[in-house]
Amino acid sequence: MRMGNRTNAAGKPIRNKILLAMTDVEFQVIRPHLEYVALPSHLRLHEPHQTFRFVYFPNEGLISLVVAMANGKTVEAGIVGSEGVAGLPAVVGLTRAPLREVMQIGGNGFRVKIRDLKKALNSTPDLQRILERYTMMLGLHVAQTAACNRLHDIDRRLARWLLMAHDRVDSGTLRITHDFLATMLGTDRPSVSKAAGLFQRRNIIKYSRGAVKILNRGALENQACECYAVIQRYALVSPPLPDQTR
Amino acid sequence: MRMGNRTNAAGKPIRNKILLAMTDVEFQVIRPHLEYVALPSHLRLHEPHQTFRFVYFPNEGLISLVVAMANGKTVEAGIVGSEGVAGLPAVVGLTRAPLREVMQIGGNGFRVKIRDLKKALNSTPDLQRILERYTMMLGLHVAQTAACNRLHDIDRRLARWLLMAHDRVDSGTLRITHDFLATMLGTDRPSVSKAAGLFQRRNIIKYSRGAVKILNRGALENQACECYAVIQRYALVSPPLPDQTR
DNA sequence: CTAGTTCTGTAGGCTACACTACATAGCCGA
DNA sequence: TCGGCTATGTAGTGTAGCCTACAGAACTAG
Repeated sequence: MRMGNRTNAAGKPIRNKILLAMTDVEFQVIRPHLEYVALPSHLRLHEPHQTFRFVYFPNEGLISLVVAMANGKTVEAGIVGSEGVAGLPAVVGLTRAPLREVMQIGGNGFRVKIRDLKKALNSTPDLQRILERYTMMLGLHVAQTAACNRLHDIDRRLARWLLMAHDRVDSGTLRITHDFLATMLGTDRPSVSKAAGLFQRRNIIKYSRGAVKILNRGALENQACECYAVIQRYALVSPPLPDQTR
Repeated sequence: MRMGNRTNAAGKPIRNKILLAMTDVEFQVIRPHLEYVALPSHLRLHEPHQTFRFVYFPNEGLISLVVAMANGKTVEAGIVGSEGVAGLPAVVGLTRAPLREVMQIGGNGFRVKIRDLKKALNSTPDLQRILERYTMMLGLHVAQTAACNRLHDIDRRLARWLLMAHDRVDSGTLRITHDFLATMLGTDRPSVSKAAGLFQRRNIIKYSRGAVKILNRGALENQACECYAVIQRYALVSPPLPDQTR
C-alpha cells in the first residue's frame, strides 16, 4: 500500500502527506536524502533574500510564510502544514525569495538538501507533478489571503486563522501568543487581544499565556470569513496524485 | 535566433515573452495551437469557480487576477502582462480557481485549448520548466501583494499599481478609470480620486475620463512602497529560460 | 520569596478611510 | 442642440483599528 508505515533511513516515521502520496518506487529515490529534524516553535527555516539551503517536509507543526516590510510590520501570506512543503521556490531554481518561513507551531519533519532534491527529481516525474500542483494550490491560497488581508476585519481573520491552524495540528490546543497572532494577521497585539477576548467571552475559545484552546469549532466557523471555506476547497484538494491524461 | 520574428500559423506576430523564450524545436510543437485573439478592455478570460477552457499568452495589454468576495468587494491579487500567462492552474490539472481573470488594459494575444497545451507539454520539457518557474514567480508576486494590501496605504498602493502597469504596456498613457482602480486596490472610488488628485496636483500624473498619463516616473517611484521594487526583483527575473543543472 | 520577564487587559487619542450623497463636467448619440 | 450616460470632485459622517501607555497577572530563575 502506498499509505503504509513509511520511515526514513533512520527509522523515523513519516506523516508528511506529500511523501506519503508518492509511489513506492519514487519514494525509494528520495528516502536516503530525508534527514529528520526537530522543528521547534519560532525556528526560522528561511530568511528573506537569503539563499535557500533545504526543502522541508513537515510531519507536524505549522510553518508560516511571512512578508516583513522595511518598517518592521509583518503579515502572513500563507501557511504550510503536513500537507505541504517549505522552500518551494528552490525547487524550480529560484535561489532566493522575499519570504520568511518560520515555525509558528512547533513540530518535526524532514529536510532535503536542495541539490539532492533537484537531482532526485530527474528520476521522479510523478513527484514533479505533485510539487507543481502543490505550488499552484499554495498560490491560490496566497491569493485568497491577499484579498482577505485587505477586505475582512480582524475578528473574521482571527477566526479564519485559528481554524486553519486547527486543521493542521492534531491537538485542540494551539501554542501561540497574541503577539505572534498579531504578526500573522498584520495588526498590533492589542487588536488581537480585543478580538480574542470577544471570542473567549462567548465561550468559543479559551486561552492563557500562549495556549489557545478551541471550545466551539462550529461557532468559530460562523465567525470566520468565507476565505476559510475557499482555501479549504482549493488548497486542500486531497491528495495531489499524479494524474492520468497528461 | 530564438528571439527572431516569430508568428503563429496565421502570421500574427508574437510578442509574448514566454513564447519568445522557447526553443525553436519546442515552439514548433506549440505553434499550430496558437489562436490569435483580440483582448479588449474588461474582457473576462475566466470567472471564479468556473472550468478553465483556455490558457492565454498575452502580446499586449494587462490581465488582472482579481478575488471577488461574497459582499461584492474585490481586490487584485496579481497582474499578468506579456511576460506571463493566464489560466495557469489549468496547466497543472486544476479545473477551477477562485480567481477572476480580466483584461484591465486592452490588448491582444494567443490562446490555446487546455487539452492541446497539456498534450504538447509532454514533448516540451523546457516549456514545462519555464511554466513551473513562472508559476513560482507569480506566487511570490501574489505573496508580496498580500502583504502590501494589508500594510500600505492607498497613496503608495496606487503609485505601485501605476508603475507596474506602466512597465507592462508600451504607451505612457494607461486607459483606466478611477472606478476600476478602486476594484484593483480593494477600496472605493472616492478614495482613488483623492489619491489620484493628489498626484495630479503634484504634476506626477495627469488624467481625464479613463486615461492616466504618467508625467514624472521618478516621482511616482518615490511615492510607491517598497513592494514595487520587490516584485520587480523577484517576479520579473528576466527571461525564465530552462536551466542547466537539474 | 523575590525580582524580573512575559503575556494579557484596557483605555484614550488619533488617523485613515469606508460610506453616502450630491454636484459638475466631458462625451456621445438622437 | 439636447438629453443621457459616464467619469470625476468633494464633503460630511461614522468607525475600525493603530499607537501609546500603563497595569495586572502568570510564570521563571535565583
